[in-house]
Amino acid sequence: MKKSLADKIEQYLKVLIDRSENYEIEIQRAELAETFDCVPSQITYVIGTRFNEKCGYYTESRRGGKGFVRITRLDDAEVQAGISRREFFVFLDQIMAMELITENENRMLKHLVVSSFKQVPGEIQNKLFLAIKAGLEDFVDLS
Amino acid sequence: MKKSLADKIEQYLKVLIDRSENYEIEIQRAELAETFDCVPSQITYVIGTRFNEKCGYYTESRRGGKGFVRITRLDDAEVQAGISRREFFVFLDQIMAMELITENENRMLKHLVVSSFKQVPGEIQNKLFLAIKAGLEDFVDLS
DNA sequence: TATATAAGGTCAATGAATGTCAAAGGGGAA
DNA sequence: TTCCCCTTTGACATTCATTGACCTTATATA
Repeated sequence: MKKSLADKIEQYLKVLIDRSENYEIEIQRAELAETFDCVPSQITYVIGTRFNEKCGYYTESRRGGKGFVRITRLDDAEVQAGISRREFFVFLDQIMAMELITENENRMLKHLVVSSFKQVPGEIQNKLFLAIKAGLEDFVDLS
Repeated sequence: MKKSLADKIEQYLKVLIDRSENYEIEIQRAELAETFDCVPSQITYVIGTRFNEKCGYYTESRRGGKGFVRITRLDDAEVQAGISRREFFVFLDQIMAMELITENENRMLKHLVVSSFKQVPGEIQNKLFLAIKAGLEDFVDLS
């Protein structure tokens, strides 16, 4: 794969995180931009597309003097713990209230989840709830 | 039989895959089109007809600068999972034709299945397909 | 406290790739 | 010959990356 600049910056940051103590690094946006000879907003772009929560990262930042960007990789527990059935149902009700899905779709999904998940090991269930939630968010975006 | 251009491109790509490390190659659509002196969408056509999941291949791609198309030859287990999924999709299309679910519900379920099931071990996927199918039959009965 | 300086954030424009779709072309079987 | 199905083509759509002008916020200093 021909690596784009964004790919290279991504890789660079991931190496830094791997080598870090707590899977957490702090960078200076402008300085990193200098290193890669690009505009600072390029760094923002990489962080926004490759290090967002969906990708299993959490970021904080501060502006002004002594500013920084901190990137934290969520550990497996945080990423994979997922959400409970109750939380998932609440989510369904919410997006129904927002008219992103119909009442029938809401009922259908609940029914499927209840009737099908008995066959799935417990630890995978919550992961699936989370994945389905993400998939739904995706789907209603597209619609 | 006379070989069409599509056949030649297919053969060319399969040689590349055979020679590759992990049965996986990456190409640039426009570049390959140039090589064969054809329009880029011809490449898309070859990939769509000769390197789809039914044929035992999986493809990914990225648009924009430094974009690419990646073709992976699936192993037997992956092919099996793909078959059960296709059967499930056919089932969805059938009950949509019977107007038991809407077109939107059909699309939604397919989307959820592809986006969520990556996280689930192969053996469980088949069970889930059957369970969801049963759950759906149940649900449309109630409605 | 007021002002200057030093960060990071936002957004829209542009360019570079792939995707989609419908129409036209061509070859083989009946 | 005719018809059907697979190919081939091209116009247009969508997505991703890159850049730069301008905005917001925090700190340092007079």
